[in-house]
Amino acid sequence: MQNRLLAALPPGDFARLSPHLVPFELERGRTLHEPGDRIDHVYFPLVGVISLMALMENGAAIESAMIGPEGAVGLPAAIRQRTAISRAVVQGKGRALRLSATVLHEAWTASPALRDLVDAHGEGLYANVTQSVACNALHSVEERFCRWILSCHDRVEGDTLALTQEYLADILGVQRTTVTAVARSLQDKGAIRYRRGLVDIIDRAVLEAAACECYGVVRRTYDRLLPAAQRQVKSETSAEP
Amino acid sequence: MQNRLLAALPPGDFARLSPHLVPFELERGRTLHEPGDRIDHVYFPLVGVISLMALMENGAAIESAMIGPEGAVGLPAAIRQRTAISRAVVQGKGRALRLSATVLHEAWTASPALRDLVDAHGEGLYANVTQSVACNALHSVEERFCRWILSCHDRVEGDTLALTQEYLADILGVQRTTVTAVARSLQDKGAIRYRRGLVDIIDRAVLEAAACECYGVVRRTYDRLLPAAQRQVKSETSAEP
DNA sequence: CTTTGAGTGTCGAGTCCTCGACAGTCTGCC
DNA sequence: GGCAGACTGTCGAGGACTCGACACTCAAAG
Repeated sequence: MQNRLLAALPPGDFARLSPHLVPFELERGRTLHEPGDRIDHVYFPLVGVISLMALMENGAAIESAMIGPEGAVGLPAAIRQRTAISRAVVQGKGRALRLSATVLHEAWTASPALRDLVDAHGEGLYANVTQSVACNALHSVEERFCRWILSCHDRVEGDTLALTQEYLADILGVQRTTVTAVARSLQDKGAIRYRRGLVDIIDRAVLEAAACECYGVVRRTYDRLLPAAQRQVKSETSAEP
Repeated sequence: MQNRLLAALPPGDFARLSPHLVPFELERGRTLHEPGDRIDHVYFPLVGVISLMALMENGAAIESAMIGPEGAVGLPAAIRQRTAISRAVVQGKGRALRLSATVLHEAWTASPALRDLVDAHGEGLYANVTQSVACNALHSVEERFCRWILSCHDRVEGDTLALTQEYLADILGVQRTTVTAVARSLQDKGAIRYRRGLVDIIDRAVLEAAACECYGVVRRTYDRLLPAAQRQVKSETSAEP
């Protein structure tokens, strides 16, 4: 069990949910829901990243939050029927478990532990988005680039991310040429290697030094609100060994 | 009753809350809570604005959301004991009703209508913050300035806002000199008049034209999620007469 | 093996905003 | 009345990012 929320459920509560959890392949670029869609399914990533994108009237889309194995997409539908606020897009290949919103709602009604988890997840997500408001206003593209790469790295397997500069430019809400310049600069510093749609993380310490505080703040918020993950595959270099 | 949430409560539910609602003067600049504080009181503005500020490690503070008579500060404490995520600062003189978090929690337990309202408010606030993530990344200072002035105007009495350019620069996360330039430009267009800590709204239509879409998006989101206000003092010019 | 298209590198003019500095002006307080 | 402090106006150099353009390279499909 690799999803932090599901792992935190008491065995009995999980057992009742378990038969309804459907394995779901996360395919890069797939849209799970659009703003205004009724949320019929909730996705618990096991590995991989789903981006919640805010859409502007001119068609621009920018990431408001990233959700990986520490959370779930559409979770507020546990509380009551709900329409999506953001577009949810799969960022890269991965695996998730899918659950019908109605089943989830019934489980939520029955399980205090699940109610607590849904609440904690909502608070964490809110804190995350709040941080991004400030981040987008105050921090440079390079800082935000590093924050994003690190957050993504935490949520996937391996040290290679499949993403183009064009895509990253969208996510960050900047021009592609700016991303190119930043990527080049970080490559020169030995932090990453960029090769045609793939980013290799070479040196996390360099990335952490170049990232804004937002990376650590959000990560620690989730650690505070949600039960610890079984095993931390990657750790902040500043943390205890 | 001028608070939209309280006004939406069924009479019986409100009656049970009513004896515990304490009138509270909103004094400009007063801090209601800091991040990490336990939320002991919830504030329902009747008139006036409270800013939720995200704090950075270097001391910078930038607004993540504005709360007025359409909402409440600290409302999630209704669900369970909670620590504040943002700093809550009174933006300008006004009035509110204050409620103990424990009383609110008991009422929340007893009243399905209140639970729905808390949930709807949370969703609206989340949507608001999400919009601001995109806004801060994609929109010019002038657009954001106008959005902010309009949002504020909706939530106070009269057409004059008490705020300095320095304060506004903080809120928006930009330099004061930039605010000065933008204010000057809008004054030249006849949208506002700026005089030493006071902004007169002269022509809302001009402001709405110069504001980014975020103003209308957030406003309509609240209208969709919360029961209509009794009387709309100020309306979007694009709305029906 | 060749073609096509996606992805990247680069250039340069232009704009928006920063950042520090300083002068001027209004308000409230003594 | 006059002083102190808060607030606003202005200047200018510089940096970060935009925006359009184009050439190049790699990978996959035929």
